[in-house]
Amino acid sequence: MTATDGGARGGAGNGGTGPGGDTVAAVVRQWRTVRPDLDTGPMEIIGRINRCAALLQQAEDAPLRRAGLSRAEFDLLGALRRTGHELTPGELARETFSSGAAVTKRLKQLSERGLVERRGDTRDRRVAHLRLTEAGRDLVDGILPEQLAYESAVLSGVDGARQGELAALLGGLLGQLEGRLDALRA
Amino acid sequence: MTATDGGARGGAGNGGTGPGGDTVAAVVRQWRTVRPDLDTGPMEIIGRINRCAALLQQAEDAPLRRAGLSRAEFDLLGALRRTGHELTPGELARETFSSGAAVTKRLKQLSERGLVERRGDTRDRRVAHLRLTEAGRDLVDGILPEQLAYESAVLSGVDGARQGELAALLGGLLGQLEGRLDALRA
DNA sequence: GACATTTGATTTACTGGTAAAACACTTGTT
DNA sequence: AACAAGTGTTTTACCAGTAAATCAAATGTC
Repeated sequence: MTATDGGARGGAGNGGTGPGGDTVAAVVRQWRTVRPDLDTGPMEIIGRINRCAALLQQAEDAPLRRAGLSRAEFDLLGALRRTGHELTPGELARETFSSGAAVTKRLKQLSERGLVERRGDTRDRRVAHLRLTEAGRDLVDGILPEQLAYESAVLSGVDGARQGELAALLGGLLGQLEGRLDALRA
Repeated sequence: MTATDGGARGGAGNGGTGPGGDTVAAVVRQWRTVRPDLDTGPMEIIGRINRCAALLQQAEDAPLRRAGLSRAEFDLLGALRRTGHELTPGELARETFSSGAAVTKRLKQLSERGLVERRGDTRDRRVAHLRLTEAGRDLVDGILPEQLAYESAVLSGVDGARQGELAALLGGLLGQLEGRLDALRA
């Protein structure tokens, strides 16, 4: 949250969102009332991205949890599936944007569940190579279509053309962020 | 993550993003290669939203951490500041979209730090009313402009017109999600 | 007016993540 | 060949959040 407020409106207190639109709009209005001197522009993008992400994640839980997987676990399995080859823990960490320690933990659980297999590198005995087991691969292949269908349904309130625009604009922003963010981290 | 893959590309392995754009585009390409039968459309939106949110949150850490606040703490203080009146723990939980338990914990810390004050309700002795102390208010008012300026800088790679479109499209999506999501939670 | 129900908040037990330290091994230097 | 430095992974200690249980007080019901 934050982004100067992913945190927005619930429902109870002042009775929903009103005509102005989404909850972030309501928050922005509040800020403008108490601090009319500030430029609240950035909130309208960043706040909404955060809030959308939070809601989408909650929503996505449903199909994944049915399969007994957390998001993070599915991401890891997905990385193995989509690259099509073995990955080391370090590579998996980079693929899934998580810390090495987190990957270690997840791998432990997933291999206990028989979804993933380890193989030690023969040259460099520090590194391990991970691959999906048959069961792991089947699981991913079974879930993925459900997941995509569900996501499609979630987005269905926005018409096709707008979806395209949104994807393009987000791609532009993301490209910027990925390129420049490290530099900006002042 | 997930959204069928907020988890994307790092840098090492296959050498960055390539000409195709952001990391999510690269992930989508991988999926299309191994599972050409699937409609990867939703990933382009949901994956990017998740990834943007993750990057933005990392980035936002900077100004807030300087003030010794986590995102969640700032959200809580911000809710008190922008509503302009006292809130109960329950209301704060709704405002910040977090669980009551989480709010209880944060309030404990924030009041220990002297940023927030409690007052018991006289009518209903279960409820408490929270307000910012002078120090809390000053802190929020001091940080907020910095925060907004920082966010502005983060977004500056996208030109003004596109920022407007993006905000509008995200608002539309968010409105849909907020309205319909509970219904969809199958 | 006692008693089940509901509501608001807190506590408890637990989970999953992180940062920093520790390990284990490799690589470069001399 | 020995050893410093570097790299890949795991371990440790810790922290924040959650769900479920608990506590406390209000409210409805008979």
